[in-house]
Amino acid sequence: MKNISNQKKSKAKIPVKDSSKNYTFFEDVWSVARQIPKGRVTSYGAIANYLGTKLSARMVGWAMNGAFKAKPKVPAQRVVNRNGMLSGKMHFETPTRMQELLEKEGVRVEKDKIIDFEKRFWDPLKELGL
DNA sequence: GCATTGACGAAGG
DNA sequence: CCCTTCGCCAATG
Repeated sequence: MKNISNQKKSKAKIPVKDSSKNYTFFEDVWSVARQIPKGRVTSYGAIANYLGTKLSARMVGWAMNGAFKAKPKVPAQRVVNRNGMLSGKMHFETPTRMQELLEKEGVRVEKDKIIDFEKRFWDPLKELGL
């Protein structure tokens, strides 16, 4: 079944600064991201999976885009793709900002990729349980 | 209001 | 093993 008017049912409204009543998928993502322990990282898919929308990992990435303006600050540098690559570093203040933040927390990064990613990996589903 | 894109990911060739 | 396609859903043009 194909719903053509699917674009009309927008329930998430991030570009809102005042209306805090807008509880969205994005805020959920931020909440999880903020719980990532220092020196640990996770993936977009893991967060999406935790929120029950694992097929929508892209939305997590999109949420991170809005995380830039989120308050309190969201450690977006701890969220990378499933490959352990700093795919979103280009969206930081500077392209090197993300790596600097990670290395500052003890995460080794080389060529935009996290070393020992599997060790550093922090799965909300597993760590936070349910 | 339709088409394209996007900080992803899994599956298929 | 590398590249392409598809799915997901919201934002943007």
